[in-house]
Amino acid sequence: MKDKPLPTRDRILQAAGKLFQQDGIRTVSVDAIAEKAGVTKRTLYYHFRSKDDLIAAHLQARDEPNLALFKRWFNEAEGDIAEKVGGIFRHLAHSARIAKWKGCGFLRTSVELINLPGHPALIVARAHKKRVEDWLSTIFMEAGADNDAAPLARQIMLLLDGSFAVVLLHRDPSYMETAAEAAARLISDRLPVSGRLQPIVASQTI
Amino acid sequence: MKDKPLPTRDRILQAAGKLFQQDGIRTVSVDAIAEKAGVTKRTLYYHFRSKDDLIAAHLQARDEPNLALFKRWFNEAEGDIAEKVGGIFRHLAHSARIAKWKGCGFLRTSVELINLPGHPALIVARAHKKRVEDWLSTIFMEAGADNDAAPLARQIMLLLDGSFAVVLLHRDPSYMETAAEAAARLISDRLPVSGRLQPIVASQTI
DNA sequence: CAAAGTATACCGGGTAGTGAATATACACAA
DNA sequence: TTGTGTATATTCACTACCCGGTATACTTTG
Repeated sequence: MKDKPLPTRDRILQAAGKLFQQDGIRTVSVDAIAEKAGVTKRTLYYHFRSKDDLIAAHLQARDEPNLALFKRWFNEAEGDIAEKVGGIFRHLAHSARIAKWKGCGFLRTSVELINLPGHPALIVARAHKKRVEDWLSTIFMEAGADNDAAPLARQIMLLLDGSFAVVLLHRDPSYMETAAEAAARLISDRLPVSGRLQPIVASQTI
Repeated sequence: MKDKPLPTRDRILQAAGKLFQQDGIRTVSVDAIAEKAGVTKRTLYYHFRSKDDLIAAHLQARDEPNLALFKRWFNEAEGDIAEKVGGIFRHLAHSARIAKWKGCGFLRTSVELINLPGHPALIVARAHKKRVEDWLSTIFMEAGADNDAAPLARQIMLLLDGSFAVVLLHRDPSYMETAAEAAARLISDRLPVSGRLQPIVASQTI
């Protein structure tokens, strides 16, 4: 589409993103990232202080778009809240069916950096997951779950991240539909009136 | 206790186990394992064809004891099936509260070897998780869940592996109690008579 | 000119894996 | 009992390579 020449820093981030997603963090060398970005290693180190910095910056760059995607999937799905949350799982299952899918980069980071407890990328990853959880919690709260909203959001997160882990291992996206079903049960158990969302815009179907 | 001199191969396996668990697979060098086992690297390569072989052997060695632990935690817990499954999560939470806890080695392997789809260790890891799932499925089946047994077992696995992933990231074991509560809801939703386990031996109720 | 950005070439250290020789244990013959 | 052959088990020293990071000098651009 638009081949806007994209600033060097962003080209590096983009190259790093593709490689990290595909092959993991530790196996991807700085040299490989620099080459993929069409830049020498020295240039990369001009824009990022270290590989660790680059990793954190990479996750930071993924934070917002990732959350936005979840919101879109939720909003575009039809039905009550249980079904709208199910929409997230269904879209995830769809993604997982393409060969290149490699699970959740934020969770994977916590595994790859397991021996570096204070790593800056871990802080970014935790913040991201918390944002998603808080967003879910808000939704349940607005739907009248009251005191159940927070624990319910946590349970959905467990199913969500569980899906990432299990599907990454077994390479069987149908687990995500199983997760969607579990989420639906947990949600409709605790939401009043089967939790149909109040019309936000104008014409929400009644 | 008993300082039986333990065959070399097992000493290597044990050393590898500790290091892999603590620091991950990729970051631990063969040299480090050999040193920890009190053995030269060359003798390590006498007992294992490659590091990849060693990884697979390590997971294989953990398969049986790990499952046995789950079974013990389940059996020792009091109450109906929901509570007995909850016992697994509670024991897990207890483990996770000690500093050295590092999540599930089987799941972590699938992350660390993400760019080696055919790696033998992945096959071992998948088989292990399947064994756990099948064991749960059998339990639910015997409790009368019928057609719901298999999907229910998968949902418990999602919560279980989700717990591993989430707690590893956030370092907050209370998620495991949230998972236990979700599991209890999903189970008692689908088990008849609140799912108290029938005596297995003679008197199976018809 | 000065600052930002890029290129070449390099360093010290760590990696998985190997070659060749040696040590140990045990079977069997004298 | 002693000597010898053989398979198992172990060691030391080594290769060939890859990694994150850097010193220095050059080029572009306001």
